[in-house]
Amino acid sequence: MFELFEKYLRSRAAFTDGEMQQLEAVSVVKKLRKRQYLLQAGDVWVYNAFVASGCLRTYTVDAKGAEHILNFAIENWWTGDRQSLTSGQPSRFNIDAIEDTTVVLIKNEEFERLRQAIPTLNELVNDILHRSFLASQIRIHAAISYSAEEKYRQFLTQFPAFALRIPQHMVASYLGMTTETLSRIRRNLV
Amino acid sequence: MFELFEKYLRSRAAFTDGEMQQLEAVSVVKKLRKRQYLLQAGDVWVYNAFVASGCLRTYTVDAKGAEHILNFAIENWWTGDRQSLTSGQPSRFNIDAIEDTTVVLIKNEEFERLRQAIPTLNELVNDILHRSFLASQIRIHAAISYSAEEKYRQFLTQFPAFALRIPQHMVASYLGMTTETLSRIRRNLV
DNA sequence: GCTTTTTTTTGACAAATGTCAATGGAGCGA
DNA sequence: TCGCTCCATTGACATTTGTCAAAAAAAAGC
Repeated sequence: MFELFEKYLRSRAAFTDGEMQQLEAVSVVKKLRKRQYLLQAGDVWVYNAFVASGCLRTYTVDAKGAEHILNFAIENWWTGDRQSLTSGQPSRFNIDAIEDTTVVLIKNEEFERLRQAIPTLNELVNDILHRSFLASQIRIHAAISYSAEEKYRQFLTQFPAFALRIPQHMVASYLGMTTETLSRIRRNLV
Repeated sequence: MFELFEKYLRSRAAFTDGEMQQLEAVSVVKKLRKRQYLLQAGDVWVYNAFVASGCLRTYTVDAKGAEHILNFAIENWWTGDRQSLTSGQPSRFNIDAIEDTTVVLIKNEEFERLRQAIPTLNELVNDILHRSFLASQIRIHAAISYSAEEKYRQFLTQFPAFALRIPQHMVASYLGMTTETLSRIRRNLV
């Protein structure tokens, strides 16, 4: 499964074969069955995780037991808890598999070493961070500006692929509404 | 006013005097009166902007004329529209001054040149992006998980300084609620 | 193929939040 | 100081969204 990671990396930047070998040397492939945890709240997250196949979600569970989904991650996305990663504090998030999933894990210590050694990798990571920030701004704008229906419409436009493979109640959670509200919105859509 | 920018930079990383001079050479200080625009929707944003003093807001105006505030920026924060900056597309945001404000502007072309030439600057920028992303995640979590009252409580905890200098109706807009709702929440707070 | 679990939908009702209109106060500028 | 604009608050009411319970539909497991 490292091949999928390599394919992604080469599509995003020009890595030398030597650099690629360095990356492979520190990569660990992990397979997750549906519902299996990649991270549980309370644990410290110490990896960089690339999704080679499948789908994951990052979420919290509140005092009433309700789940709130921060992010989805499908193939060619990265996931993890950067807050826990950089602070060393226990994570408040859970990450688990929505489908059977394969991830490539690199311990952050080794990842940061390679980031220093491989400028191309560092630039790629910074570009991903930049894009993640821009995506977050779009989501914040939707969250504070849109009605439930508008949020769902925007979600469909922005992530059409997600709507096909993610259960509705998880989409509702991601959008900050109940599954009943989303169901009613869908009924009234043109 | 460049001194405030210099003070900030030196507090965040070890710049040489030569590097600082390079930065000063491309910096332009701009003073804004209360209500004055730094950016108007439709224009392309081409700067990096550091707030030396005062307070700005970034917001959109929807079809009904309602304003939705994406961000506030006070002294020692950065502001601007990175989406417009990196895409070259017209901005969908307005940025204007909530108080009389002084900003330090650096044209992005020159800023990127210095970022290449000064590794310390590049690292600082990447660190800021990283922090901005983490802050965005916190805000998204609040937006999809919390009630209006919880959002306001978290805001007070996270940004106590903002509550003192920003009009309530703007705080409400930032939190994605109406000014009436925020007024009622405040009445019922312990 | 059958059973079980998960997911989605529906209805009745409750709660939260928004809308509109009006008021009073605070602060600003001439 | 006067007048004006902006801001915060309040009440009445409308709308949106959530809650709870149940059933139907779909998917998963054996």
